[in-house]
Amino acid sequence: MSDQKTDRRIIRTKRMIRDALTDLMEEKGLEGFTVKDLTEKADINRGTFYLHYQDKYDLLEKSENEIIEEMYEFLKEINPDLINQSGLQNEPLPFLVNLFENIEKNARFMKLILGPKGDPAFQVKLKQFMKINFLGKIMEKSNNESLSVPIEQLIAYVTSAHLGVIQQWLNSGMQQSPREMALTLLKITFYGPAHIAGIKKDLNF
Amino acid sequence: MSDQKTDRRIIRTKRMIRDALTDLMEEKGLEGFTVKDLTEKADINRGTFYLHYQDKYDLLEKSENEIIEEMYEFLKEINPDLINQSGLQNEPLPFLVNLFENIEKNARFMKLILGPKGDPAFQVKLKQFMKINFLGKIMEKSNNESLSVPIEQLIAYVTSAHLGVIQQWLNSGMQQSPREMALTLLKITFYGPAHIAGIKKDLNF
DNA sequence: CGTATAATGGACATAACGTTGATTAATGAC
DNA sequence: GTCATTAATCAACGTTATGTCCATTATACG
Repeated sequence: MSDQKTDRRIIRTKRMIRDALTDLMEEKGLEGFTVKDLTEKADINRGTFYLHYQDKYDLLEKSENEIIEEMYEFLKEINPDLINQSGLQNEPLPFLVNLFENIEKNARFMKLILGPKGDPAFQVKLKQFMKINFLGKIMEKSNNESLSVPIEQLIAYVTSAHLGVIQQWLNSGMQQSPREMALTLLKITFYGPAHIAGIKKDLNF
Repeated sequence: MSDQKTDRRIIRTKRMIRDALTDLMEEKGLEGFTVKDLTEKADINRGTFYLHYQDKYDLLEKSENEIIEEMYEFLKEINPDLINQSGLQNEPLPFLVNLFENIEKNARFMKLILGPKGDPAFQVKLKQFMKINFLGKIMEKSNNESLSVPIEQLIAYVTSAHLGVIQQWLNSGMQQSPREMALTLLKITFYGPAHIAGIKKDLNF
């Protein structure tokens, strides 16, 4: 007997459901449609949906997790050192380029899910992903003397900043290449936003 | 006859509904409860709810907008210069302190609505608020020569970073005072995340 | 006190939900 | 190509939530 994961009927059904999900999220946002709408758009029986997912939110979460998983596999492929935590913490560029390439691959869905009608939980997942896989490691290898800010706050600052730029990129039509975006983020993070903006004024702390 | 906005019955009903909203969002998240749950918790008739709000999302949006409005009024009070766009762009500190004080005032609701089960649209509103009222102005007064990054990306970076630190602050029990938080954000933004983390390495762009 | 109106209680039709069982159709293994 | 397996369909079910309605009661305000 065939594996559940390779049965063409299942693959096809799931693909149609997810395509319909993207369409409907684009049209009306996550709360704007019902399971019935979804199965009609996907052109499958409503009961079939419940054969694979518990509800709308279960579908969404599984779709999200697959994307994160996909990103992780892709990252591991390019950077096998990732498992053994050595090296490469010094070289965030390839990580960032990979990240943007992955996002670009799923651009339509990513834009929706990271948008104002998307899923805030996915933002958390994506920040967590960046933290674990590179941003956290980079920020943590600090000379503790100079670190006058709690590490968790610093990480929150950087991961959220990155997420925000990703969102801005998606919403403005992805004009720049993944590499350009990665370089931009590195520049701001290393030189500092104020310096990039050309603000010289000293702060009177 | 009395004004609709000052009738004690209306005030009371709305207050009970919003208290119940906070409770239920805390317990089950926005999608985890129904209007019936809400009105039972608020101890009012279900029909009464529809006298004031169209549905759950209408309630949420109106609650959000009132908070933003409240913040704006508070900011204007402290900084009347805000209307005429002069001065004070150089002094972001009081703006940030005010912001954190306002968030602290509505801490319970803010934590929920900015959390993983909250409303992503509110994040957009809050970033917009920061952009319009101070962060945008600060970032825009750049010497254009040194600005090698599109201004919109820079603003996205900074506003999102600020939002992320606010979220982290709310989720870790608000250990620091509004003033401490404001200073932390200024430090990171002006010196740069990498510098704060003590990373010296030059980038090979 | 008297008027205005907010809130209640009950009912209604409509729609979505999640599940079930019998049936049909497609798949993969041999 | 046959056959056993199982995915998908179809129709139906009870349950629950939705949004609206109206007659009635209770409260607020002048």
